[in-house]
Amino acid sequence: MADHVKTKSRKDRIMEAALRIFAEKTFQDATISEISKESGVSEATIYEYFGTKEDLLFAIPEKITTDNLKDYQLVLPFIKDVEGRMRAILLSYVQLYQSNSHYSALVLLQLMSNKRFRQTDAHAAIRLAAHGLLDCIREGIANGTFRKDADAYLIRSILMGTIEHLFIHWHMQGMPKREKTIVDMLDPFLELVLSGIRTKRDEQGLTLNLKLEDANALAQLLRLNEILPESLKQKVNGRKKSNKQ
Amino acid sequence: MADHVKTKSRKDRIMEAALRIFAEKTFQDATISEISKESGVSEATIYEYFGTKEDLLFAIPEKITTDNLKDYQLVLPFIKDVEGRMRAILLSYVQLYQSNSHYSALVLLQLMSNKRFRQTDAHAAIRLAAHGLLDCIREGIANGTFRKDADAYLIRSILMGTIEHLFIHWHMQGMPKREKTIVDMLDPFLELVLSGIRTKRDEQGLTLNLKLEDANALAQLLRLNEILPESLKQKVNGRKKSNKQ
Amino acid sequence: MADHVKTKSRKDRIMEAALRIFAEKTFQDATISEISKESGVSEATIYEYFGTKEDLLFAIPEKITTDNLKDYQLVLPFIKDVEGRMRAILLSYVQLYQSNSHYSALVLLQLMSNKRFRQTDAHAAIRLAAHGLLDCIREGIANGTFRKDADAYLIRSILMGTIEHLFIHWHMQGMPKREKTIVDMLDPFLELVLSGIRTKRDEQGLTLNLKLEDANALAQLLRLNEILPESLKQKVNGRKKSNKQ
Amino acid sequence: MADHVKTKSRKDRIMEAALRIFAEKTFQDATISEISKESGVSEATIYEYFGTKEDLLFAIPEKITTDNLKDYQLVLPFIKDVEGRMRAILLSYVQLYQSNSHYSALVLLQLMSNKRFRQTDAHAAIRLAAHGLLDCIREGIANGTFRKDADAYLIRSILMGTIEHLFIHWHMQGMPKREKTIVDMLDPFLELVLSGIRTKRDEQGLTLNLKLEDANALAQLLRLNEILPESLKQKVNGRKKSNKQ
DNA sequence: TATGAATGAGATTTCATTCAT
DNA sequence: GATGAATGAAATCTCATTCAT
Repeated sequence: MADHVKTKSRKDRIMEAALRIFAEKTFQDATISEISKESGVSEATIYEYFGTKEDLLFAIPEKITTDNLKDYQLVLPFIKDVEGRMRAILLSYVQLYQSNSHYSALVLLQLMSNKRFRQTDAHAAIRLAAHGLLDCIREGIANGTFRKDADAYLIRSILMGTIEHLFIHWHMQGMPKREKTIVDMLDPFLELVLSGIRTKRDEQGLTLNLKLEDANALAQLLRLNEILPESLKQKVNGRKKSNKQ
Repeated sequence: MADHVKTKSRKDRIMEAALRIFAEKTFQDATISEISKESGVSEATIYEYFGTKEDLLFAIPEKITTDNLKDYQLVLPFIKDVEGRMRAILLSYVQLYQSNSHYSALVLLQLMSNKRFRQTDAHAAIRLAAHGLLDCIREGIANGTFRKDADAYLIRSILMGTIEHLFIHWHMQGMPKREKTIVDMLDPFLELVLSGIRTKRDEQGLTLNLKLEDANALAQLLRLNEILPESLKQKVNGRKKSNKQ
Repeated sequence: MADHVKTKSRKDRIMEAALRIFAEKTFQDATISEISKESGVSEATIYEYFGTKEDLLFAIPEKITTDNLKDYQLVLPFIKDVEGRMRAILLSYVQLYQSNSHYSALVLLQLMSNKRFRQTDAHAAIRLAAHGLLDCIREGIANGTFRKDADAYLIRSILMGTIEHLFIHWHMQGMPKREKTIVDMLDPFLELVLSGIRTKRDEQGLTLNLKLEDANALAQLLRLNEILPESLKQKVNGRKKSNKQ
Repeated sequence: MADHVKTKSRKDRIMEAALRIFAEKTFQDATISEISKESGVSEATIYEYFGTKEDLLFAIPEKITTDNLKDYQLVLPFIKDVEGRMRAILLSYVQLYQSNSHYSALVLLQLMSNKRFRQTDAHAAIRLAAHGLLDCIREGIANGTFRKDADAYLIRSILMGTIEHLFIHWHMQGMPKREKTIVDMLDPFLELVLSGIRTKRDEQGLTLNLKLEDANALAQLLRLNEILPESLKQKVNGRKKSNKQ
């Protein structure tokens, strides 16, 4: 048992040191010698575990993504509505990047544009999230949640591209502490995008934008006539609440 | 003069060869020797013009951005409305990337995540566009074009991030020919984002989403009472039209 | 006993695997790791039996030569004539090389030119055959079988060198199957060499090469004079026979 | 011109140092670093001239063989008789090996058993000599110089194998000074082999081996009868001479 | 200005070998 | 006795860069 722990920690120690160093420098600028010193494991041993410097590089997202995938796939089946699933996907994505900044720096600044990485299992796992997102959007279009004329690929690109951009900027500016974290920005951002593609609930009906004075006049009128139908009552109340937010 | 031309073409030939090779391989994998062969200029001469391999790297976007900036700055002052200016900025940005794929590959896949590049004049020029965008958004918020609660930084990130993401994907997939180019996607994309932040003209009022039956009931009621105000009349008509689209 | 067998087979398995691999690659290119896999014995255990990679290398011909020497030394005392003993020595040599091609490849292509191997017991055993050959030749010279002016060292070099050359070529050409094996070539070869150094039975006399016409004239002359001595009569008859062959 | 000399000497200096070191150690044990020091040329420059350590290795016999080939091919056409041509081929071969002991050590102890070397131009040049020899033997068989039943391949193997063996032994014993050099041994050796395959000049006639007493008797008889034909007179005299040698 | 030639400075990688269990 | 795990010690090779002409 102690043996197992020791063995495990050896490999893990290498990967942790490598992640730190690859992220802070560059894959090319990082040296195995440095990783060896940082991890306290000899260079030869690093090559015992990872045949190549590049193998070591790719092993890192492989592990992190695999670990992360479990949690993510655990939660997802419980969420039935499309928007909720999209939010879940993006949240797990953003949370991982935010909680493990070395990892997000490595992936976003180096691996994403590495052609060999794109043929990796690790990248396949990352693509899984992107695919899930695309599926959600398509499902939403199919089931009437989203507008028929929405471009699923564009929407997905907006969602992923924006998040990646936010993280890349954050990294390139030295990861400053901010009032709003990127996680905090997720819901407003998602709301903005979704609001642009949601079918209005009354697509078949009519949308009225009223000045306050007109609205008041209308309300009074309706009240006077006591003819407000049930469905309309709810609508008016609901809107009032959401307006306050 | 002939001498000057020759000199200039020598330098340009180096930069053209370097752009191609840097973009197709990687800055690190590209060798001065290869650039020398490709450009027909000896290695030593390359060092005559560019003190360092990295200097050569940075000189490329420096030149391209500077050239591009002129056109862009020429047009911009003539566009007064905020959305038009935003569109102009993004369009020049997308057009450059699309027309010079080596350049966009180099910038998006390699330079954007290069810390030293971010201290370069070339990057400053790129930032200029991003700043211009941010200014537009802020101006739009200030002058009521956009909602007061819009997050200018987020909006800018959406705009830039999405475009970058689209280009990065395009490059990573081997730049496939597509029906819709990224330039083609710009307007729908921009409309989607802007629609999400435009002030509804009656932001102070109330929005009602009515089922057709309720709308009809309401309409009848109002007609009966003959109290429909002018402003409300227009709204009802306008909405009907836009609904048909 | 079972233990002994097991132990023995372990060591033998290592040596067998090593022989194959050393012969097919090179001592330098072969790795202990490969021998470990091929033999099914762990690397550390190989070092338990053989202190050094080179020790393992030298242990192989040591064992094979020792095994082979027994048979050879068994037969030799029973052959009394010099030429027969020489043939026996060369045959055992050639048969070993031919029957164990990995071994002959290893010895001829790698070990023969290895200076440290030349200080080995295994090489001493190989030298034994060479010495035996030299002794035979010297004995043959001394006892009149071979010409006094024969250069024993040269003769030995011819015998050994030719055989080695034939095997080396055979190996370097990928050991093609041939009509004549090298064993088959041994007797013609040996006859050719021996015929060159055998004392003519009349070494003290005179050799005449006669044209047929001259021979006939001589024969007639002798017959006319009836003075042909007995010894000459036999010679003439014997030669006639052998000429017909 | 001075420039040319300098350039040439650089490359040559590398090859000379490499030959010495490769021959004294082993290709594998020799290091570029050592060759660099010995030749006074930086390691990087060695790689400038020879792309690989192995390229350097093979370049050495390439050059030496090419140089040697010229002389050899110059002389050969002037020798018309088969045996003379064979002697010329072997002599040039032996002289080269003897005069350049580093080279013969390298070729015989290391390169001959190197499979990649056997695909080299240098080895092709070496094969040329071997081929020439085989051609001579075949020609000799065809034109009646050699016996019809001679095995050309075996003869060639005897010639080459013996010489190689003599040199290998000489090298493995530390190249001792000897009374007889290998060049000195060539003629007796060649005579021994050729005598074994020469057609007796009077193959059509008769060979008599006479005891001295019989020969004397015969001589007296012939003299008495005064019928010795001219051709027989020469034969007797010639034999007497050659017997004295 | 242009360049051929030379090199300094490392980094990756490979194994033979050791040692604790 | 057997072995899994760890590593010390080098050597090849690659380029960016310099310099003399």
